[in-house]
Amino acid sequence: MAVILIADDEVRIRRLVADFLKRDGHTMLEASNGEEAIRLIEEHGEIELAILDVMMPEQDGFSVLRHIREQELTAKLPVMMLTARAEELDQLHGLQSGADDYVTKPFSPLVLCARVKNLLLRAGKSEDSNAHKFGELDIDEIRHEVRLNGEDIGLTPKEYELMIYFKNNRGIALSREKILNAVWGYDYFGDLRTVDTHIKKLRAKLGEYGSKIETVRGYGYRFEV
Amino acid sequence: MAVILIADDEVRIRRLVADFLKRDGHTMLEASNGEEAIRLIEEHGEIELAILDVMMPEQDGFSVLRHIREQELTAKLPVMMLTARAEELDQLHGLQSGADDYVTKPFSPLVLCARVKNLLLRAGKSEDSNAHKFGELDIDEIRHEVRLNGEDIGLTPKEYELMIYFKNNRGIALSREKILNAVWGYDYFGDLRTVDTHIKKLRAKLGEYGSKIETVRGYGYRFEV
DNA sequence: TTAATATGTTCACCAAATATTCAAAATACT
DNA sequence: AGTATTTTGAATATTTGGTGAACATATTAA
Repeated sequence: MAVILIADDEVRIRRLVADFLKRDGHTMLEASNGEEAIRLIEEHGEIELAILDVMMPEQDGFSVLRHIREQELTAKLPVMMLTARAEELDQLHGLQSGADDYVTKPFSPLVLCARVKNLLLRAGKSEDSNAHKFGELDIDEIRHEVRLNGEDIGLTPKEYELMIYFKNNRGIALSREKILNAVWGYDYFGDLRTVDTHIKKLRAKLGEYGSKIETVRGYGYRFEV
Repeated sequence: MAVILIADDEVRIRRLVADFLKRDGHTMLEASNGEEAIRLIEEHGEIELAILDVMMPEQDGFSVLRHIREQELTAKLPVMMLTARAEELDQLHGLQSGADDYVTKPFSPLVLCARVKNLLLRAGKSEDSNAHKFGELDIDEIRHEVRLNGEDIGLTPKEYELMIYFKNNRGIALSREKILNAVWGYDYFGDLRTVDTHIKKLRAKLGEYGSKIETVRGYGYRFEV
């Protein structure tokens, strides 16, 4: 739905962000340092959002951001900053950097996706509805609740995020590892079986729709509309 | 409900103001400098309110204001000035600049919205009711008070603004961050827990209606009609 | 059928989020 | 300036949720 640049020197992070945003239908461009980021932004006229890591070789995120804001053509480009530490966050605030949003590492990919959605909405680039209805199952992201036959089923935070993840990936088999990385964050190293426990609870709360979360034996789970 | 121009060289501020006023149903036009502001005002005959930053490239806010007042067609246009410093405020007063209202940066978006509403009311352009009644809970923006069973419950300024924010966003889950940005101002970076404290007090004063402010665990709060 | 492996289920302990209280700091009022 | 009020976030209490071990059950392979 949009062309997005991710600039970070860590391949792992780039891949992670790119993968998730690709799945939301975005076209991803990657840069491994600040210089490359600037080059891509200037060459491609169609970039609609830039995600910049603060710490990068050649030119750091602040420097790239400043450059973006100085150029007439890119001055209005929505920019999201990735910061590793609280101090950098302070710096962001203190300098009135002009970033539109910031996310501290480590982040949950889902949270990042949600914020990207938000930024694009603000920029008037996106139009998808935040409410999904599958039969009598309502996933309402505005109210931040899931209803069955009109009744809030009272999901806990993790259950809710799990639900959103499934909703965004319906019909796709998801390994426990993927789920853990998406919902718990990429640097979470807990037991894979924890996923099962949450699936169990989510299934129970979904009632008749519990069976919509299918077990993919030997792999993971899949949410079927 | 009205066509409003926001002129400021900082994208962030323009976005912020535009977002909030759009949500109140206004149509927003944006200009990033004084020259552009004048051009838009002359081209669009239907602008009903102009919000001008004092510090802008090309032509500063005072200059734009003077231009507006000099032209027969726009002389009566309500104008709100945004000033960054107290000195500029002095200048505004001292020069009898002819602005209808002024807001100092940093401002709370809600305060700005309220003042815009006021200006439009004065100009006879707006007609929406400023009083909301939910059962025995009266939110009266004219009298600037909230009544329970007809009795003013004596909200403090922050509590009142919080209440208004909730009223304007009922049924929507609001993160602490959003609340802080909206009620405390866009550049306030205090403790998120502060929100809890104010919620606590507001809930107490709302009595039986306190429970209408629901906790959305792991996210924030939501006001239910 | 049996063994091996994977998933389902339960539960007690631990972690995290929120509620509440409070006193210092900021602000407004006189 | 002095007083009263409001705001704030630290400290503490309470509530709620997350976690993974343990055991049960189901599936698959041999």
